[in-house]
Amino acid sequence: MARKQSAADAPLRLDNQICFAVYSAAHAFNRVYKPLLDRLGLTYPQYLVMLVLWERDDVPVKDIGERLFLDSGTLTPLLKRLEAAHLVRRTRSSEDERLVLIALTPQGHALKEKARAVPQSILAASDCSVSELVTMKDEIVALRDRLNAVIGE
Amino acid sequence: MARKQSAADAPLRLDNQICFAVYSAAHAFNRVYKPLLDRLGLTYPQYLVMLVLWERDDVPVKDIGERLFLDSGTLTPLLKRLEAAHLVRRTRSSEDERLVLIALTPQGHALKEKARAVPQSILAASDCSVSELVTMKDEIVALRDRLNAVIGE
DNA sequence: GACAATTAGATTGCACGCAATTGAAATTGA
DNA sequence: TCAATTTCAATTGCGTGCAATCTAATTGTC
Repeated sequence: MARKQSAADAPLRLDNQICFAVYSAAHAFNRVYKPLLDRLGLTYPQYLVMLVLWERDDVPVKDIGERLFLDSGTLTPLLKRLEAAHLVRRTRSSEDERLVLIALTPQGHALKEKARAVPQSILAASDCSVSELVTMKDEIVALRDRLNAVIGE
Repeated sequence: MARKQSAADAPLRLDNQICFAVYSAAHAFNRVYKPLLDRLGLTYPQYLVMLVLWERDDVPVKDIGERLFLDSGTLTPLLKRLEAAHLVRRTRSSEDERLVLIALTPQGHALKEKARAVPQSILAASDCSVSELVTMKDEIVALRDRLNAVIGE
């Protein structure tokens, strides 16, 4: 008896936690992205916001939040920093005064071209085939969506 | 031409980013853990530190950091909060005065029993078989380790 | 044994995340 | 119609993460 860990402790062992695998992988991604995004003058969450806006801009803060699963407490100051960097403009909608519409500036649009180098570097860093990554991505997204479904009871 | 997105934009599309899948899954986990950990009086990163200590305590801050991929800038204040909650004690090693050893208090040890309910709830929330989760975990850990390998050049 | 290099942890500053609250604007419903 | 409710964004407060810097302690080299 008295092995280094009892079998009853297995569910509490760090290396058995999928949440920690995901948590630590997210940080690893962040560290790989950092030097790439420094060249664009963006943080990782700011890069995600720019990805959303490069797909479609002139959208309310709320839409960005739903896309990224972030709320105004995170987005409002982040968007103000992007505005200070002259990448976006924030304007109240005239149709619905509650909405703040986020639009790209010319510089914001232009940054997309510089950003095209980023995914390539990440693919190389992951040292993995595209199809393997797509499969993993889909599995992780499915897990995330099941977790998010639980939160809404 | 002019489909809703050009094929050249695929690498920059949010839904094609594995990093965002991981990032958003980590936040989803955090939100599912929150109510469970509130009952233990822990945040999620504090829970991770406790998992490490429940495996082995009386270890230097550095060891905890290597295990969780966190540095002293994160751990020092976090450990001080755990100390303030009477879950750990921080003492300088007499053998090497540079080391601060983290030991569990009786309350810290006792909390492990209350924590056993957590992994069960998470498993239920993930709505997934254990073997599927183990496979995913191993794949994500392998990806994380490849990413971390790139960081050290 | 002196001294440069290294190591461990603490500190500072900045940027998230998120809960909770606030206030303005729009929607609803009796 | 107009009071109650809902929606959206902003704000506040707290706890991470992490880069950069600092101090004290230890190690390596001569």
